[in-house]
Amino acid sequence: MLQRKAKKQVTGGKEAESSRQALMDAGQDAFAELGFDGATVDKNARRAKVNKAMISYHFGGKAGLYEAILRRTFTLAIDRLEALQASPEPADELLRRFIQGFGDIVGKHPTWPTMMVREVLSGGAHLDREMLPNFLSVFSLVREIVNRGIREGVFRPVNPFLTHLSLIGGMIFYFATAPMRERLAAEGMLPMKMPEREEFLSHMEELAVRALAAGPASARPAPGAPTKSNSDSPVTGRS
Amino acid sequence: MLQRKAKKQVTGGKEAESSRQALMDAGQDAFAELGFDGATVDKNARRAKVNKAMISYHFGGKAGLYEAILRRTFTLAIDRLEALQASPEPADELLRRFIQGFGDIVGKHPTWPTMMVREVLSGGAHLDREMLPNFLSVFSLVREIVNRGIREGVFRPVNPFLTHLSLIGGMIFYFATAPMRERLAAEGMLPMKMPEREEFLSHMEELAVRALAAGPASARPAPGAPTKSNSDSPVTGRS
DNA sequence: GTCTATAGGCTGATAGAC
DNA sequence: GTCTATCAGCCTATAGAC
Repeated sequence: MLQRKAKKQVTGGKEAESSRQALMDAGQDAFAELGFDGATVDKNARRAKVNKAMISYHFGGKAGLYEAILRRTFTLAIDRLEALQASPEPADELLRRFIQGFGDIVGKHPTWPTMMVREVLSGGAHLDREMLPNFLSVFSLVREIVNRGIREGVFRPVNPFLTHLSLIGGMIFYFATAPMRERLAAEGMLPMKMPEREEFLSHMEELAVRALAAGPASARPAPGAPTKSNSDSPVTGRS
Repeated sequence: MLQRKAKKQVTGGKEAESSRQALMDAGQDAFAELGFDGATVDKNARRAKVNKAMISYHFGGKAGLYEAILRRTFTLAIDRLEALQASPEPADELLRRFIQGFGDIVGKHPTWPTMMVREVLSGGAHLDREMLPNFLSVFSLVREIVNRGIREGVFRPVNPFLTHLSLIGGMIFYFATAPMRERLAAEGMLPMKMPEREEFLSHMEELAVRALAAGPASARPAPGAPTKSNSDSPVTGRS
């Protein structure tokens, strides 16, 4: 297992940063920005203002540091979001809360989505079988909410898994592409104002709830009307 | 250590383009799977069954190969999608066609979305100023369609840029995460059947058109009703 | 155009002093 | 726990034979 945390307490996040913490904070940014292979232990240690030998000492190497960062972030997300599952609110309100909660986490850890995306793109190359359930539990929450909404009659009978993918995808993509938008804006190639995080989250809420709302179809129904592909509701995932 | 390889089937260097082409095909997969830093020229050349010195010869180095692949893909996407812009169809139909067209491209080049996402995550580190306009033209198409839909009254007055982000994000994310889903399915951790590409595209069509449809709000309007953030329509992009 | 051999740089890891 | 010095391996690129 991993070595237990040093005696430094990690409460609210003031100073008193152990070198362990500093390495994880710097590593989170570095891995997000450059990927596992692109980030080097040397620059990473320098960014954390810690000797690079400390990476092997504390984490057993570069891979261990990476894994520790992943683990920390999962814990955070699970703590923040999993309470929703037991909430008695109607499903559409839950969905709004999920989106806002997701935004909260990102507000505190802006590089989290990027790191997650990179991990997913590689097929979870750095996620061992022990950590996979954590990964799934965060990302299956949307499915559960959607399923509940369908049962409650608040949502139309969409495919929960596809809904999960498109919603999570839209959000993660938005946050993970912030560096690109900033570059484009800096080069004067994005003539519109950049949206604030809050604005995006509100937009996403509206988009999601409207897209899922039960009731008549849109103003102009699909010409080819693909009415056969929305029938996955019995599958609730793990339950 | 060296196993002697049977002489290349190439009959006297007639296929000047073939090694070039093979390197690009292999490189597209390798860069998508492992990223620019993770993919090595050596393995890449081996995958393409071409001598690795050919990479420098044809492309001037690893970075040149990468850039050539990006350029090729942009060309492809522009050819396939930009015709939509001049089409007289109503906006919601255009949006459906965009989604299907996007799916077509991915069907032919499955690793394209992954490579794009990686590029975007790095802030476009490998996109020089010459290639940025290509990048933007592909991705601004959604904005144009949304703007048109708003003018036509088919769509409600959403923020086109945010819509663009969430739609493109949802799609790219879906395709780029295929490796991850395959791994999870292989480990038996995804109890539901994996959706087919066609099914996802239909889902996305419905989601998008419904979410944007003009008309009354959803069954349960938002408690906090964020009715102030939808006002970006005048900005049409570059024109 | 293709291939071999090699140069030269950078990376991650660690032994051992403090 | 921290730091310096060092090493072995891998990586990209290229000179030069064919």
